Amino acid sequence: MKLIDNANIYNTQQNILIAVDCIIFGFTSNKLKLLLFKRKVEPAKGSWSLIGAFIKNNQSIDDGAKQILFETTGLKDIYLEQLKTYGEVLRDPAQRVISVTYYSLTSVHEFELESVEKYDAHWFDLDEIPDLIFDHGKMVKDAIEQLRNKAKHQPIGFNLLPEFFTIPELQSLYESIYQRKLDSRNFRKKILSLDILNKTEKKDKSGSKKGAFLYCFNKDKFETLISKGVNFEI
Amino acid sequence: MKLIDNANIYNTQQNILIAVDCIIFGFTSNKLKLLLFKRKVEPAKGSWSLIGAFIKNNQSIDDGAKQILFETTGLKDIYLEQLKTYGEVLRDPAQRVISVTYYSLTSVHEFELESVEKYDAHWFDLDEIPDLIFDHGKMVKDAIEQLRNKAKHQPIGFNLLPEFFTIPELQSLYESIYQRKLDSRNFRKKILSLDILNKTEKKDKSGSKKGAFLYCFNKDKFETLISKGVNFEI
DNA sequence: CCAAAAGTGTTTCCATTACACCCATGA
DNA sequence: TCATGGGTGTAATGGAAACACTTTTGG
Repeated sequence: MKLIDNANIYNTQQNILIAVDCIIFGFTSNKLKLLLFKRKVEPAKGSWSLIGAFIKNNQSIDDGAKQILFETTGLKDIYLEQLKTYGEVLRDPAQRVISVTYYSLTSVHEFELESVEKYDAHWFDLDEIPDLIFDHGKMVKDAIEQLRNKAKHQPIGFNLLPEFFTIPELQSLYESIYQRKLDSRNFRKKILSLDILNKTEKKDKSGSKKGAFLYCFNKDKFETLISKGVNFEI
Repeated sequence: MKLIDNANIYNTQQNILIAVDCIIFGFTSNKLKLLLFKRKVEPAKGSWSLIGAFIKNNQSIDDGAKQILFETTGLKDIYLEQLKTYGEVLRDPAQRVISVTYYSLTSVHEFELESVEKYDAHWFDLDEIPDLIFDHGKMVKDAIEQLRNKAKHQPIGFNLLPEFFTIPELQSLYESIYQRKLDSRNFRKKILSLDILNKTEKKDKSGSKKGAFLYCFNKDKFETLISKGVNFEI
């Protein structure tokens, strides 16, 4: 039995909790990874799970998602989008909980690959995702699908890569989202035709002996482009 | 003060209500309409609003949406899809309520145009939507956008039209979704190339003196098509 | 007989795809 | 010098868009 002292103007008998869960994709070493946590509470304590938390009474759901992302990765102001709300009655066996999911794409620097381990978290390759609690497996599946769809209408790579990046890097990002190889000539043609990249004179030689030119992203042109609506099918 | 007697295993202090709101589009007389209700409770009693209800403790959110749709229109088993969840802290000035929205497309028969008036509801033309309570206007805007996107990847018309319909009828449905005129030759070509329509020998003469052939929709071929993934850009 | 909507084909254009070789360089 | 990944152009294909006239028939 529990006392609740807030106003209940609508006078409902509703007793449902609401949580957010975040599906966080990270791009590193030319691979797409997923961030998972070892759950710290019963039921299913110790199992792999998405990052989640209950919404606070004075916090919007968007802010709840941002906060949990920040607390667990240190990342702010990144591409974070609502995915779907999961509301089956028995999805959480302990108690009725409705979960609003968000997904996010971020670049993962080398040190972040390790640093999350402190939180009992781990970056998994997409093809090595372990069994997840409740309906979290379904959430991940839906998020991947959504990500692919999204990629068709927005050049998502730009929220994801470091300030300077090479075309082959961008290509391998798209390849890991789509899970297939792309033709480098066609990819380059398409990307450059959007006219949202600025070429620099510098080269990144970490990927090859010849080195690849570094580009950066022209924010103004990019804004114009998405406001007009892009078609970005690759 | 209120006593809640359900288990609170997670021991949160959360006090947030959760509701569904439905954005119901109806197609009739070659126009797309939106179903709105006069709100019956304070605050904003008497204002126009979407159809909504609080989720019951033992009801999934999908079922909650289906139920409210059935109760207010008598329609079952129709295209009903989750749109987005709205969770700003102050979106409902009375109490913290998070709303999961669903949208739906249905054909509206003549008698239904009138019959909803009993419930203090009304079908509005899309360009005559009145001011709505809270963030419902935003919900409608988002739903229209989603509807257009959806129409590009699924032949949505089939959940919407009566069993027998003419090609010009189908075309005007798409025209009202996209809010622009389509070329009748190209439209017909595209629709028929999908090979999901069965032509009948009957004609509907309500739209013209010549009359247009009635088609019905081949359910088997349709299922095959969406399972393979359709591109339906018009 | 005529107004009003239904029905029909062809051409143009553009975007996507497929495809193969040279370049630069560190080891 | 050679292995490795970076960088480039062109031809073929297919789908979308543009476009105008004939047919039917109730009034």
